[in-house]
Amino acid sequence: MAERRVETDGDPQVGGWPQSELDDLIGYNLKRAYVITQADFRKALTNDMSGPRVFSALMLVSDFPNITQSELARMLGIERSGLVAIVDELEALSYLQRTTVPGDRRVQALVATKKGEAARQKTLKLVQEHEERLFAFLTQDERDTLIGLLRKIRKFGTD
Amino acid sequence: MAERRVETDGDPQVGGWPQSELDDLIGYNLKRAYVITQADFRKALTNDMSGPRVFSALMLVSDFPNITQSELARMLGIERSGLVAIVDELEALSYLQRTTVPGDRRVQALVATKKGEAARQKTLKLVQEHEERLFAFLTQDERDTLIGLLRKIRKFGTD
DNA sequence: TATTGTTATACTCTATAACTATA
DNA sequence: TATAGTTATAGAGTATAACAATA
Repeated sequence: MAERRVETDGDPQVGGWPQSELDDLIGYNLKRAYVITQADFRKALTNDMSGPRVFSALMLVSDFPNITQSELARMLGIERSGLVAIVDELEALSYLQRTTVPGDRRVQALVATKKGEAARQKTLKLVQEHEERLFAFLTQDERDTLIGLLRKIRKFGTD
Repeated sequence: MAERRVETDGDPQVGGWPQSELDDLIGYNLKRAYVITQADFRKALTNDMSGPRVFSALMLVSDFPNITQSELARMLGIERSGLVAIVDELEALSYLQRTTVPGDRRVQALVATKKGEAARQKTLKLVQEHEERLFAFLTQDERDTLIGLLRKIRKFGTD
């Protein structure tokens, strides 16, 4: 059996890592943490929404009324084409409406319905409880630090 | 600790965030940072390997000679079934060999070839340079902190 | 010409279930 | 019965390219 233990000395790290130089790469650790969080998140979404990205879209439509699909796609960091199915789903759930904009008939401004706003609040609470439970082992300071660093990657990492 | 502070009404965060309560969720920030890193990573992999996970598998096979596919899958956090294509690819590249184990003919122990070891070293260097470039805006302290927090999620987040 | 929303298409990553050959 | 590797399949999530309507 393969068992090798790399000595971690007085290294302020967790759980006997690193076992491999892989464990010293930000990208690898980012992916592993993302996969875990994402899987747990999905279980927390007992709602009618199919996945996290639908929730994210609803949040932004609610926070930015009359946002266009192009703007929303840019904010979410995805392509316009990928957004269509998401908006379709939210519209089918009656959580938002595509509305025409006077002056530019190409644009479809998105507006959350009352039902959508209610779902947003309920789901956000669900998600916040999910994070509270999943990240219970992190102090508030650690969470703030983590979020700050991840935001930095979002801000500076996009060329 | 040496964090650059952009004051947005007392909030020690970066870049005018949060714009939405979405920006205060760890899961969302994790995903956004992951997508950015992953896309850049993929561009850095000018190698013959098809993607990041193939690289990760090669790293672990190299670090843990004679590891079984089940053990490797567990270390990577994926299912055994998903590993087959990865090992197939590495074997087709002559980067590793499936070897039989005396005593248990079900098991296929994985061993990296010399060619595989060379590819490992070359690609690891490529990836490290990629991270150095992509995360140039993070201090070494910040990177260590980030990796430590992400490892904690990997350790404690898997129930 | 450029942009918005859209469709079609393909690719990556992952999971589940069932099979086979061993144990 | 249980385990290791495998196959088949499906489902998210994403990107690229092309199109129609409109600017």
